[in-house]
Amino acid sequence: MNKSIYERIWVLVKMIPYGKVSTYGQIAAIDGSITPRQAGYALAAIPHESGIPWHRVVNSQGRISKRADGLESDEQRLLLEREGIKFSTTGRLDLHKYIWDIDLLWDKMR
DNA sequence: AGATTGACTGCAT
DNA sequence: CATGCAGCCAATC
Repeated sequence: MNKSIYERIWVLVKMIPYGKVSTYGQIAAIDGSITPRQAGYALAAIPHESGIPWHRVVNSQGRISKRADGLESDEQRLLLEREGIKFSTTGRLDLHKYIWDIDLLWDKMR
């Protein structure tokens, strides 16, 4: 059984530092061989008790993506706020401020 | 093997 | 700002 895309994603997500966030697109871009959809798909398979900071991954708009029933997304917001990340009244966070800039690679790409 | 689904993104309307 | 649509591709049925 070779390394699944899940494991590759999980390794990357675990590297996101405390108080920072990443996006599905960024994860996909770093990996280089998957698309944002695969990133989201891989994250969906992460067990809560796996120790992986899945809550530090949001979508490209700085918003928390809704899960199947939209209930658990509130939990993600609380976890992020607990790390000092502020949300606007519209429920968005400042990506430019909190994005996990890997050697500023992301800024260059944008 | 073909169709459907999804924690997405970017561009158009 | 909200919707819609195409592209994306592994997983699932």
